[in-house]
Amino acid sequence: MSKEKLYKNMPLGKLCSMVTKPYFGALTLKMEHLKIEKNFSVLILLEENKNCTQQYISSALQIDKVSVVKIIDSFTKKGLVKRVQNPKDRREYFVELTPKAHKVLPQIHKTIKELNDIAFKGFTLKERESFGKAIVKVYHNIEHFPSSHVIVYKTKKKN
Amino acid sequence: MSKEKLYKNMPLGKLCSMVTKPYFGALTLKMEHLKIEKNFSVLILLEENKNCTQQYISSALQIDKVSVVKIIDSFTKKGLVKRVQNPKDRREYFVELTPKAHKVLPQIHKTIKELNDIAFKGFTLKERESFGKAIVKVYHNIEHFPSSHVIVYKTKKKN
DNA sequence: TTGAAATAGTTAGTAACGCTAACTATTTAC
DNA sequence: GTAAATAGTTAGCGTTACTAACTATTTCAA
Repeated sequence: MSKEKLYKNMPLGKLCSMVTKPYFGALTLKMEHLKIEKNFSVLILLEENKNCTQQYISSALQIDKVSVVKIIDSFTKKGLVKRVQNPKDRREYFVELTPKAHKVLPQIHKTIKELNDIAFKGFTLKERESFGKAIVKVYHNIEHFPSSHVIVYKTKKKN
Repeated sequence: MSKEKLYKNMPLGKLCSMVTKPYFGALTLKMEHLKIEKNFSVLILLEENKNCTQQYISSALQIDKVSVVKIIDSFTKKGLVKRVQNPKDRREYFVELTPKAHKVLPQIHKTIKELNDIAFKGFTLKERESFGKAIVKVYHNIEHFPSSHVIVYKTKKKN
């Protein structure tokens, strides 16, 4: 059976998860030397936004707040971020990138670009842009679905 | 920050996982009455292919073979499939749908169509088809990435 | 103004998942 | 005819995201 036919009736979520798995697997592998492994999206979010609270990270990236605590703990331990209490609202902590993080971010962007170039092999630039816009649009169409909880996560390969 | 800008530099895998989560959450919720909850993709694969072995399911849907055992066990318990040993190679078992499964599959397709209709709201038919083709193409571009192992799974909400 | 409700963040414990490793049964190949 | 490969299974493990309960702080309304 042709691959296209094979996935024709599959749930959209299945197709997405089938992309997620090898993509993150390769990303983790390529980033091994940085000792970061995962949650690159959090670093990228922090790079592009001042005054990110954990709450903001949680809602922007759809990561539950307990997990955000652990991610920020782990990045803190690695010297990539620090928590800075907001003096105007002392419940909040702004999560800020350290110079070390700013130093590695270009490598992260470069690696993501490399992976995307492979992922979009055979696409025109226009097709590639359309796809990017489309997947964000799909996400916004469904982000507020009434929902059971679904876990989507990544672990590093054991050696 | 605009949503489009927000996700502009995110890894493709992150965008996909952000779609996967609410999609499967909603699918599970809508299917609650069928008592199936997950792995619909396996039933769909079985519907469209005769003589599926567990090995075939594993490679077609990128589910590791141990998990396939558990999924087929669970579907067997629910009366949706049965294992039939291949007389020509007695190591293999063909996984076959029961009449009960054939009875519920139209409902599964209907629900997937409903979800997709919401997910693709604002898309022309052409855009929708392009997206479907594109994501399969992306998958094939990256399915053989050298990779760390990445787990992507779904659980039912606890009550 | 004060006390209840809401919010940000944290900790502890749990269930589900996909993994590795080791195994049986069977077939293939030299 | 024996070694290697393959399909499937079992057991056990590490990781994850969840819920629930908690502290600290702020908001808001009686």
